[in-house]
Amino acid sequence: MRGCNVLHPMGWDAFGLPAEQYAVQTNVHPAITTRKAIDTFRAQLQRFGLSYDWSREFATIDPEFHRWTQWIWLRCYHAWYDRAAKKAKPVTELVKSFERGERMHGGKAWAAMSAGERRSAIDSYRLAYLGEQMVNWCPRLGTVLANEEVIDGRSERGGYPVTRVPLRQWMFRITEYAERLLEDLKSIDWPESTRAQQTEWIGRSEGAEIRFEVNGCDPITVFTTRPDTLFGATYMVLAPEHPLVERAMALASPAKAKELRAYVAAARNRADVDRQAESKTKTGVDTGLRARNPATGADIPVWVADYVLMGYGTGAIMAVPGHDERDFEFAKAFSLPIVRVVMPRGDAKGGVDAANEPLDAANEPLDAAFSDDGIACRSSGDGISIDGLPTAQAKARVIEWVERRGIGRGRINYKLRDWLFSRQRYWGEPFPIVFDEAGNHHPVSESHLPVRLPEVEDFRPIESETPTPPLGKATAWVLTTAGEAGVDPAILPPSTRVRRETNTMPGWAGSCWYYLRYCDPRNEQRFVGADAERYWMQGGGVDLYVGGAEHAVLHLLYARFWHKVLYDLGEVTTPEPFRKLFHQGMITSWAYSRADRSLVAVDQVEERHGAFFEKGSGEPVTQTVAKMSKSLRNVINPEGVIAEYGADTMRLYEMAMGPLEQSKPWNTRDIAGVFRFLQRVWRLAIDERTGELLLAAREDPAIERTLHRTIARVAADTERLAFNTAISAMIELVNAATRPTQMTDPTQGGLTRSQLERFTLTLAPYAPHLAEEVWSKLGHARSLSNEPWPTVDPAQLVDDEVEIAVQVLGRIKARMLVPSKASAADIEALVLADESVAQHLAGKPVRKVIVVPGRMVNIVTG
RNA sequence: GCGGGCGUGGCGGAACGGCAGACGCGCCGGGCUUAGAACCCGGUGGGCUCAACACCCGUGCAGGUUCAACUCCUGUCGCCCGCACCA
Repeated sequence: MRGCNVLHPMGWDAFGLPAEQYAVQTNVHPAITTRKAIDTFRAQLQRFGLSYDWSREFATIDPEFHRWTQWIWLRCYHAWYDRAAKKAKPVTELVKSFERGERMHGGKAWAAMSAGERRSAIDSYRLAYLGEQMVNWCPRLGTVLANEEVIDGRSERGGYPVTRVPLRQWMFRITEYAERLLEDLKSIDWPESTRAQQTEWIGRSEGAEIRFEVNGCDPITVFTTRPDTLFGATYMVLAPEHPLVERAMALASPAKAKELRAYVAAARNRADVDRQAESKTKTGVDTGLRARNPATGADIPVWVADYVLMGYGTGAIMAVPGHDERDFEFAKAFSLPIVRVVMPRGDAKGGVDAANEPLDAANEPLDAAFSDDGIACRSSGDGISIDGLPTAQAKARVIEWVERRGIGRGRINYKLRDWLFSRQRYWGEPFPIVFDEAGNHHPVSESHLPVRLPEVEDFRPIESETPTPPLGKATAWVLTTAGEAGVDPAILPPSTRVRRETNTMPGWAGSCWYYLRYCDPRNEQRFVGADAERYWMQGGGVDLYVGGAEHAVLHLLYARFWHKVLYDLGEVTTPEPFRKLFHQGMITSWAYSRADRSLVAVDQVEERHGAFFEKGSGEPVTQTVAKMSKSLRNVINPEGVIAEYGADTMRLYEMAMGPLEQSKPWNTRDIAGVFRFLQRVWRLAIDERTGELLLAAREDPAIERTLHRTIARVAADTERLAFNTAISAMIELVNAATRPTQMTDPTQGGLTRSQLERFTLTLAPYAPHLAEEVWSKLGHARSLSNEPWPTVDPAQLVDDEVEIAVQVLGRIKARMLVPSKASAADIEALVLADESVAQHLAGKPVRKVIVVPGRMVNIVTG
């Protein structure tokens, strides 16, 4: 209607855990349950009349779709991140740079490497790589999970405990993109909260890496954001999983080794949930190792404690109890020395004595860690002094010093970890990869995609304490030959016996790029045609993406990452997938809460004299808002509403409830309001007795003006997604134009043909079914969706006269009609000449008159 | 603890720094009806008042900026969401 070509598709993200769990529960194959669920859901959606382009529909489980999901994964497998160029490139270029001698691996030149060494050199660069590391293992779900899928030590889905186990898994090198994922957040029109969540998740922090020498052992490298406190590092801490802990056990006395072993085992066996629950009490064991503080030269103890996490930084810290709360607590608990090396700014009168003679205050014991910025003190040593320097400068100076000494460097660290992409589940995209008998992986060639899931009877997860993919049971599929699997004969002879990868991709895979497929869903040559991609994605990606806020660090981060890889490889033309993101609010429902804030199901509550009581106990309860849930029995079924009131009422009610982004409680009672409005629209247009059109004989100029205003308001409000106020505007118009029921001459009042046509077009995006019906009654054979949006005459938006408020000292004292074109000076003269205004001035002198033309006048008296 | 957001009638909610409460629900009164439903008309923030006029108070609370503050600033309380021993 506004001349834009709109892509409004719908499809189904159908691989993944929820679908598989349902299948396991019902013991029906997920291929069947998902197809059935899709059919049900599609039928439901179609009843809303949402104008989806169903010709573009697909599901992520379609082989024609997941073929390209696998293809994109292969592109990542064949790509590496060139840090110098800050972009992904094909592995072939990496090989060339090795061959040219521009690059070494493990200190070895390409020419000097064996085939195996070359292979592992390249593998260590791939964007999709097989990584051996500690992963989140969820026994209840029977699979490992990505960091983003673990919340407070429990699985995001289901809330089951998660433990850490070492495992070899397919990973994505998303960490290489940390800086760009962070930086480009600034360029997109996304909700502040979501950008903040991604920023926090990426977790950039600036600091330094510093190496500490250790007696009889490899040095320990730590990451710190406060290199300026190096002189205050009085001990060190290793994470229980740190490799040096093993070494410490070997060096320690048998008793000490036993103690260490017990501590490490206890830390490992505790699920992350417990580790957090007991978080505030610090535990740890002295390893017996002694490190040297490179700044002070002092020997300091090395402890192992679970408050240091292996997954962040280097898994080891220099502890500065004077200036870090956690280290302070630990030092207190184990009586380790605490020294002050930073003074609060205000205390350092005239600066701290540079000659290693701190002010008296610097010697006073700290009763709490001082972790703010301040002025360095007691920080002079071998070739460095930062005494008297403010924190920022002190940091820079220390970094300079460690770099000069060759014991460290400035470093930026991120919380973001590489993305674990393997799942030990049946219902996911198979990886297009096989292993030869030596355990080396080889890609399936692109021409042999898709790799289809084998049809199995038994898709149930294998009960096990260790991750075991159920696909392993499909031995006929797993054990095959290179030729059968589709490995390029140039890589492996076709008769080579190979084993297929039995892990599958997580549910996020398909949703990482589905929006691109919508541009060109039937393309058999490419994942998306270049022209279609350019046409629809121009302007910085998907123009408007409406979706829930719960995907902030999952889908929305993963999709950005895939998109950036595709962008680097020249497959798409925009650096970001979604230009504008909008989170719709949740529709909540009423529930009731007891005095202790526990919730009561709606059917357990009765109303008496406007107050609510719990049935049975008779205890008073208060009405509250809660998520819809089966247990509270407050779930609203849209089908029922549509059956009773129709789809237009349903749509209109949801839009009229309030701002789109807000969560709002469903109030069945309120549906009557929009239903009445639609009935009034119908009666305004149609004589209910005859079913004939009902048109006004003459155009009422006031109604005409209101109509222009309504069209303008609806257009503007729709544009800014303020559907609730657009509907209000239409209600106002219809109320103004409605004839009283008892009016004998139906040609009085109402709208003329032209007016009714324009109003019908205005209503159409909101109540399409009703609007189409009225449109056809108006004698049009074709759908109004092809009609242009009605035009607005700007002249009709202004009245000849407007009522303005007259204030005296900010309080409204009178209202006056003035010509709308009157200038500020004219209005001032008119107002001051008015008798009733003069009364309110009560003879006081006028000091100042503020005129806001068309709105109000404020008279300030002396 | 840190980050993001939100507090307006009985309820959902309107309001470029410029007439607080649009619109809807509910409620009250009236019309139509034997009666009810539906429909139509009018009223509806609180106080004061028999009532009207007038006046006063009102956007979580306390201050501030401004001729003017729901809107901007500072502090504070409450609620929701996210993160959380990240060195």
